[in-house]
Amino acid sequence: MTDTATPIAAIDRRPLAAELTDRLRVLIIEGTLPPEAKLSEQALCARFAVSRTPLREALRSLAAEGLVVMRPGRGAAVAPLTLAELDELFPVIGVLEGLAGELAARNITDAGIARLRMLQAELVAQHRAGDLPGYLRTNAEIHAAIREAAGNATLSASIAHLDAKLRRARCLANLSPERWAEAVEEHALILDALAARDGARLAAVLRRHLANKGAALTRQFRARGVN
Amino acid sequence: MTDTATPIAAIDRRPLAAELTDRLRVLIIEGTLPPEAKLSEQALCARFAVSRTPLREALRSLAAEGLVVMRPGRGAAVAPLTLAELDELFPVIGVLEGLAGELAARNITDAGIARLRMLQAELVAQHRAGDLPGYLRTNAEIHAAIREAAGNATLSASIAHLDAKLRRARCLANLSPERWAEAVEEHALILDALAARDGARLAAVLRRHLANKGAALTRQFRARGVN
DNA sequence: CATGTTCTAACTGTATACAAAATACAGGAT
DNA sequence: ATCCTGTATTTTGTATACAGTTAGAACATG
Repeated sequence: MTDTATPIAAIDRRPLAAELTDRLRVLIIEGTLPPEAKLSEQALCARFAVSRTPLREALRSLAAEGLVVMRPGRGAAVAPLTLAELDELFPVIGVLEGLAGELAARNITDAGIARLRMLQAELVAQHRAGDLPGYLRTNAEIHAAIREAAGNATLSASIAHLDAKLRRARCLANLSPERWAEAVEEHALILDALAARDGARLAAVLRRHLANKGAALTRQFRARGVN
Repeated sequence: MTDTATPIAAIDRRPLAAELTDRLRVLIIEGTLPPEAKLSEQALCARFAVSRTPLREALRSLAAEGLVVMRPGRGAAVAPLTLAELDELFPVIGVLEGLAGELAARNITDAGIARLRMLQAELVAQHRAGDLPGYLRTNAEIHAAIREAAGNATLSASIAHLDAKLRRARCLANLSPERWAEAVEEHALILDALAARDGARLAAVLRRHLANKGAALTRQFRARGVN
């Protein structure tokens, strides 16, 4: 009998709106579409070669995520990036990541800890080598691993939601050498607390980690006279 | 000079999609559209007497909120309500409300505390009178007042987002007399901590308050053999 | 010169039309 | 009787068309 059960390639039949949402999100986060940029439907339709219907649905999704603002009758625009909003953002992500750490400390396996040790070694090496893109990737992987170990999809979704805004800010700023070194040290503390399975300590460390990250970012924006 | 500044009737120029989003949200939260109900575009269009375009945009907004799921090619449906998701929900709202309490303890004015004392008295009276709708309203007002005193719009939005799911669960369940009495007592502790401006204690109390609320709700769903 | 007005062009909000896919159902084969 | 298969119907995904509003420029006016 021929094998008809095993799927070969799983044909990708995503709606255009979903694809547009993802692409626009990247453009906004990476700053190609800067804050306050007007999102003319006509221009975007031409750019992506689609009609207005799926494009509008994509814009509405991004509006629900807070990356786009829609003013009735005046069209959509990339959400502004204000210092006030950044200041608000980091405490919130802080407690959420803190909760993720707390849960992860309870649930993580020895294999999970081993993997994080490996990632931490990578992080240190990349810092020493001055490999910023690699560092950012590993950094994201570490936090993702903690969230995954927490085993709470609702929590992960909430963080991802806010993290989009954070990443946008980070893409528009740049990491100072001092803050970079400090962050690496903080990651060592994170790993320590996790290895000790000390949830309370891990939560506190993560919360402070996020607070410091936020302070560094807002300081930079403020110095640059932004907003 | 004629008075052009004072608005007469504030002409309602909201887009249909926004209105539809709000109405559908209520129908979902209140259980009129129960979990897993298929959301046929045609049927909803007839019901609201609008075309498919604004309706689809509304569905997409609700999908981003997590109240609706969209399966490509198969249409939209009210998001299922699972015990697993409820279990995940309450710890997250707990830390967020906890943070709100922490910030509120720092920022709240004496007038704000006085207002909360009044609301607390109302709450107790409504409990004693067995006025459940009134109680739920006052309860919501209290938590809203705390969030407002926290002065963090991002935090408020995050909580509101998750609270929609919580309210849906609560609408589908019902409050037991024991849990009701317990909740009233917990609210007294909340007010105490806030009046003392003890942020750490308030955060802990709020977190436990949410955890207890969650335990009571999930216990009920479990007993009912749901999900 | 500043202010207000009118007209035009462009754009958004909504409805409808068309194409492709999914579901439902009937008929036939095993 | 059960399962498969082909067809019809319904429904979704996308494009286009139309109406109303907004923004901007040219123009008139105090």
